[in-house]
Amino acid sequence: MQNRNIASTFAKGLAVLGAFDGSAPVLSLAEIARRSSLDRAVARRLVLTLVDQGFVQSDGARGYRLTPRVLRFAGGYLGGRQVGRLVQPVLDRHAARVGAPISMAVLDGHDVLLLAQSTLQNSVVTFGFTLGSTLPLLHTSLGRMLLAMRPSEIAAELLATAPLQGRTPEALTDRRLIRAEVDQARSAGLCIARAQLEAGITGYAVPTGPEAVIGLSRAQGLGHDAQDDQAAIKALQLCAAELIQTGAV
Amino acid sequence: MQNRNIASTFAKGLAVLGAFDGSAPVLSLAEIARRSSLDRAVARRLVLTLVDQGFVQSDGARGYRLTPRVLRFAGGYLGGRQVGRLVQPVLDRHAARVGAPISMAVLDGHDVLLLAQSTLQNSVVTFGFTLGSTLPLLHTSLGRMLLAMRPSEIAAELLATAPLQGRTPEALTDRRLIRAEVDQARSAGLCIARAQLEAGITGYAVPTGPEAVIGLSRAQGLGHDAQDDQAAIKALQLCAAELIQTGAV
DNA sequence: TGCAGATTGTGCGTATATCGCACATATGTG
DNA sequence: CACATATGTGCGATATACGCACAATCTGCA
Repeated sequence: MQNRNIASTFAKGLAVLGAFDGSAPVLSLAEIARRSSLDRAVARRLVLTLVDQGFVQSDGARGYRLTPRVLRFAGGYLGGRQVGRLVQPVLDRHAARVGAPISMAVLDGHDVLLLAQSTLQNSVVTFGFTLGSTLPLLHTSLGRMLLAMRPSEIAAELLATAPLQGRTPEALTDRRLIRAEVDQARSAGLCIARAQLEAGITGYAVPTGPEAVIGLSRAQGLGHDAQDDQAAIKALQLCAAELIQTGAV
Repeated sequence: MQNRNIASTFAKGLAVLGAFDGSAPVLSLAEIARRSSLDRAVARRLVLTLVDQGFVQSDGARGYRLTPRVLRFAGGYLGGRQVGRLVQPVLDRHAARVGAPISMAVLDGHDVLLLAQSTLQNSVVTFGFTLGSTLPLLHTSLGRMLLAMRPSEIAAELLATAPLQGRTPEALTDRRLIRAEVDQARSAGLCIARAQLEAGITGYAVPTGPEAVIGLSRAQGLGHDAQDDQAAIKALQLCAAELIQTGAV
């Protein structure tokens, strides 16, 4: 059809693989076909191919689920960038110091995509978000910071098209107000978002390189404590400086 | 060709994606074609498809590298299994108690595939291994434990065919001796491997469910300290018991 | 500088793998 | 029990992927 340099069957297969987005652990053929906008027969053959290759397993009946083998792709990315060796220890060390988990993320499509996440025992805010999971672009400090780092045309385009996914009464629903927040993040070089995604949670983000940001969340005490903000931002900036030094990502 | 229910183009595309295995961050077309055993022209079209879909980016010249978007597949798996919410906190808590990072792994092909890894500030042994990376099956405690958990025909098959990748003078090179270690692991329900992969490092592993194992590594002091072994195994068993309770993986 | 070997870009005829409809069967829902 | 929805699969038509072949480009070495 379109371009002789694009293998459409492969593209469709990737869409099938992408249908397993984590929102449901097990999918039926009909569900897969719907999510990937493919003919059922086509989706079926592609799923069977994935089963044959060991990336998906059938539960005997009409359920299909990813196998751990899909993690190899992530391993290819993370290993190539040496994330485990260079980035993770830095995140862990600063997370321990500041007392909150630190995440690294990039922009991917209309989402914030988590690249790495320091873990921390006894962390009050138990994320539940892991590597490869996504967060809303417009209602997180990470997302707004990422927007601020893009060229203005691209940022404007994303601001206009990304879905509004705020989940709190305080969440901004006017894209112009979000734009103002993004502009402020751009000039300040950091972003603070209060209660946009989870009630009582404040998110902080700073850039680390041209593509990536790091951030942390913490429970908002009674009244905005400027000292808390200061400490969180300072910790992130130190961490970012160290990450930039390593040159990874 | 073979089976009308298998889309060969998609299978080839997956082979191309798998060519990015983390051993080199950036690959040329010729290298990709070689690794995936495909005709150069075919590999090229498949890579261009990956670029079109945003999973690979070209560095302008003749270099191709994965984009973070491939992590979405990992996110689909991890999110579906709720690894971030159910598994990670348990690993972190026990790792902090025992003072060493704990990894969870499954068997995938001829490799140990890392599913999750607790991080720990100030850990002496800095792994460098991350989620999705692989370890040798025959020369790690994790791998031998996984072998011990498989039906004997499958274990025998893997024992005979998996590559010998020991990297120390003490590493076993006789498959029969490794088989004896696996047999012992099966009857004991745990596995200890000394200096098989890294000199001076001892690995410990115990099962957690029918498919997965958890393990940790620590530097071997002078002389085998039975108390250290005891402590490591005990910690892993407690951790495994808790993981089995959660029902994840 | 110049040559040899390797890598890359791509056009094109042909064989065939893929598409997607359509029908039959299975499942499950009120 | 009937209706709605999901699944398995055969098949003809055709879009599509294959892979050779040639040209352009790059890389290293003498």
